[in-house]
Amino acid sequence: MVNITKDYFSVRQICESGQCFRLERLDEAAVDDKESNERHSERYALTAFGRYLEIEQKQNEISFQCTPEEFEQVWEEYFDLKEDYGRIIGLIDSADAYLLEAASYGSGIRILCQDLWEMIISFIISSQNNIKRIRKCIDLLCKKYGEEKQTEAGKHYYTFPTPKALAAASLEDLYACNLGYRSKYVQKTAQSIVSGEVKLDVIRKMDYKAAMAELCKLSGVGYKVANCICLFALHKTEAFPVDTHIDKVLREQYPQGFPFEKYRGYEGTLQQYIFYYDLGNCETREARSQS
DNA sequence: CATCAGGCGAGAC
DNA sequence: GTCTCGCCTGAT
Repeated sequence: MVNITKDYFSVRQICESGQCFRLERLDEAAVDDKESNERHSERYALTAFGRYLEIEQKQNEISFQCTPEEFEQVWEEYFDLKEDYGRIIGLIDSADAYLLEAASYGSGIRILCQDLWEMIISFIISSQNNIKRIRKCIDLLCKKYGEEKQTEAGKHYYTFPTPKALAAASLEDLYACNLGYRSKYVQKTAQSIVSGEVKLDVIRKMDYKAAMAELCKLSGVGYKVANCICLFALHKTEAFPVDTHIDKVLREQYPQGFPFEKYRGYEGTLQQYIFYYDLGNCETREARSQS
């Protein structure tokens, strides 16, 4: 068990921000109970890099259920704990009310350092899809093609499938995982990696521009998906993925163009604040229209 | 019934 | 190079 105190860190916001599809809330019911919220803590489970980690957070106190060695070697980097997000938020133009509000709303978000292969497949699946179904697809893929493991506490979990496992999958079986027309992209991409046509280790050493070009060689990976992979796996924080949400916000809030030149190297971090804020606004609208 | 969800690939021009 | 269209599937 590792306990830390950290500001600008919210597991809930990281979970909801849709950059990681294998981080899930364990105590959904308790969180919804507003009466017990005064001293409540939230519990989450994460599967990444072949490991399973449970996390508990109460305000700015977070406990990771792992050894100090594992925390230092794996999770500290994974959650980007050495970066000062307060400083990044401080860079925002004080005249930009929208961006300030978005950053304030999602101030606990961090740009995770996730596995390259997992992000490639995850974001191929994300295209023209919603977060709930993306999670379901990935869950099915892991159960069907991942390796079953269990923790010392006896908790069973599935690792993310290897390129080899997915390259060998039939289109029929991939459709059964609810991937739809993305099935052929996943199969082709897995085959490109297994054949060595595109090399993950080489991409890891590339700069942003070169990595983008290489990733775009993969089937199902276009400019938007490649940017997501650069941001969430390669930690290229200059990557600025433009999806339907971001496109809408840029048109509505920045008709003269987003001031990228003010935020060199932090474009992707700001993109996440904007995305998460707009996602939240959409959900609020839906909730209102239902009542 | 149509439209949309963190787009992409293929084909037309 | 830019534009258009079709695409699995579930939710609204």
